[in-house]
Amino acid sequence: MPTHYSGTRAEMRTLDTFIKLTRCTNSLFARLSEQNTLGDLTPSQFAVLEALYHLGSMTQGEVSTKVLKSGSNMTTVIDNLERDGFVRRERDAKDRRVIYVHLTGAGKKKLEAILPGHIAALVEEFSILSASEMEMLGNLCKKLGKGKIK
Amino acid sequence: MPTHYSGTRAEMRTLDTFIKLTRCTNSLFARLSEQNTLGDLTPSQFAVLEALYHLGSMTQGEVSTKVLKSGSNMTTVIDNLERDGFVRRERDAKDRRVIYVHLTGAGKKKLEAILPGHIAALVEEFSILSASEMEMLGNLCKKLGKGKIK
DNA sequence: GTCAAATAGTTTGATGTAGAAATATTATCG
DNA sequence: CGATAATATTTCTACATCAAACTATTTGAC
Repeated sequence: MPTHYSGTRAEMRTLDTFIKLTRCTNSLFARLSEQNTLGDLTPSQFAVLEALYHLGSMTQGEVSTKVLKSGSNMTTVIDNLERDGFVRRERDAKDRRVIYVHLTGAGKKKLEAILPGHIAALVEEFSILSASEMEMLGNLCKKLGKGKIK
Repeated sequence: MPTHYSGTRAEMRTLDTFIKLTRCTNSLFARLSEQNTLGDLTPSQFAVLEALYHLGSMTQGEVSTKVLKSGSNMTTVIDNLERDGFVRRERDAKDRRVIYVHLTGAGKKKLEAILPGHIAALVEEFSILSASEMEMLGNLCKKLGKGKIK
């Protein structure tokens, strides 16, 4: 892929890899979004419901951490999910600063309706890679994602 | 990484790879953003200026394509860049539907002030991978990003 | 016990994002 | 030539996103 930048060999290599990584995830997510595998949920809403489904009820702060988003927008996302009846807020009686978020029956039902199709779409997309290629990609991503320990 | 999902082996493998890829790019971008290598530009603004810098003046639609964003928000991004004096709009005399976007002197200066640090940060982040690992990652991303030809 | 610091969540303001409908302009078909 | 289709951009609406300032509550140091 062209980078149109004249730098050292290491710089060229890095930019090239960075661009490929970025384009890969961008177009992968674009294709998934086209297939509309999340029903009418936004990606954030889906991520929150999925976290609650697999990991159980959590405080709002824990949800933020799991979903890797800042606390300030978690409020909005959960506001909207609550409005649609998919989650329920409950203030902790012991520590009244804390708010627990629970999946409602409707939320569970919603997610169970969506999840199989979503997974099928992922499997389909990744089927272009062999098992060992996926493993290789996973390991490289893990290494790069972890970053340097300083 | 735990997926908490009981599926077939292929499903598990896919989800595991998908999660690693997602986390990798998320935390990579988070670390880059922490280092503030884009000055006070937003990622979108930076991407637009960079495209204009490396590829020259373009129509607004071409910028959208290069930056992989929808046309409707390109208007806003370029509005803000124009407000800050980094780009200039110019309506095509021949086809008056078209708007050309040019980098101004201030925009060029801004980008040239930012680019070296940005590249250095990238090189530093990717230096955890060897040259051959980067190549491998790049190839896998290219393959996955391209998707199946249908 | 009281006051300061820490913690959980909300609000606000600026920006980005996508999709759909609207507008303006140009191209094309009959 | 004129109606219609295609193209480029904008507007509108809803949501997401972050940072910073704010409220409420709890904890800890003295």
